[in-house]
Amino acid sequence: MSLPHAILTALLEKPSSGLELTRRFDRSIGFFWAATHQQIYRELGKLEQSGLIRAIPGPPAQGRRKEYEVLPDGREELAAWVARSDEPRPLRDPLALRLRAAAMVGVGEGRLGAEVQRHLALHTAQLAAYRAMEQRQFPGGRRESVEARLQHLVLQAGIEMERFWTGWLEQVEAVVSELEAESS
Amino acid sequence: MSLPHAILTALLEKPSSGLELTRRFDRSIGFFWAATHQQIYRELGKLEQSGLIRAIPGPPAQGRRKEYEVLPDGREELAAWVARSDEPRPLRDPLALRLRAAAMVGVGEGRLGAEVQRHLALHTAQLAAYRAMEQRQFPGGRRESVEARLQHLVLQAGIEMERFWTGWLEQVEAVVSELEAESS
DNA sequence: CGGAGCATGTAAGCGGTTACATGATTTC
DNA sequence: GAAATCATGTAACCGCTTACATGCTCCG
Repeated sequence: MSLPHAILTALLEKPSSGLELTRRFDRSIGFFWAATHQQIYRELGKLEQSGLIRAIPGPPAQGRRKEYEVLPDGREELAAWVARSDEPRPLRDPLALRLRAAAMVGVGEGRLGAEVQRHLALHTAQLAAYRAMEQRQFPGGRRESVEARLQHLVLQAGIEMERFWTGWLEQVEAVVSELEAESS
Repeated sequence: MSLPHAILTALLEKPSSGLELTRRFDRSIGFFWAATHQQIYRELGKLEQSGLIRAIPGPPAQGRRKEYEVLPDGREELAAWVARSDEPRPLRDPLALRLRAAAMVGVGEGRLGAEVQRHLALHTAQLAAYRAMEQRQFPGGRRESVEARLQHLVLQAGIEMERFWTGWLEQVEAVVSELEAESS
């Protein structure tokens, strides 16, 4: 039940239309809870029906865009959710699984090595993107507000997570390419 | 579509009954692809029907346990899967979401701090468990076989992942407890 | 005015979770 | 022989993914 709360958070940060939300999910919140536009529209409908958000009546709409904002009940629900407790979600990583499978059936003709390199490139790019975001949003030096410090922590999670991936994938790459050389 | 392949891998490592598989998932493979016994029994049924595994006829069963083993087609399917390509799964972490939400609605009366500490304890315990496994399964010094090196890499992923979590959660704990002190 | 793309949806299907069911074996 | 627990399932639900649908606006 995290998606509705992710949306409430995003709407508190800035009232938005469905499409805007989708874009912002792709750019920031989605790094920790991805969502497609279909999910978002559906969830916006539910949240509106429950009286947690509402469509801003204001200007009769440019095009057909509906802007939503959080109602007091929504803010309350979100505060209650923050205080709740959850088990950490079990990790799910097919690539690690592939390595274990490869231990049983062999690394297949360079395909696995290529896949590892592809993932390494993806995570390297993501790491660079996060670091750029950090430079832009949290230029060091001056004291950060409470909100900024919390948001910075979340971004740091992204950075350190990607550092973990790139570091590990480099190790994997070394071992796999060595094994591929042996088996040829 | 990773669960069937996780099961094939586990069965190649050692033919097992449904319950045994469930236990082994809890202990090792499940760290990278969790599964409940319901999923496993269902999937075993499908795999048997597709002719990728079979119930070992052997001893008419102690109790009612059915042991499964991988058939040649199953091994082939797994090898093909290893060579396949997959996008990395998007991360989903409610705790990071909670921090961002807290930036909007405030850290609530120590509840969030307690949750952070609870997660820190869980990840610390998991880290210790992985390290113990590493000591036991990969005692340094002697040269490792191909299979062992790959399996070691997977375990190292677990270790480094938990190191990431504990490191990050310690940072979070420091910030959150400071904020809670301020707001009281 | 016709085509590109913007913006908001609907529908079907699938994997995973939770709750319940059933028989067989072991333990007291 | 009753209770616990082992072992294998079935059923319902729910969130997420994928594919498709619809109307509107902007631009050449």
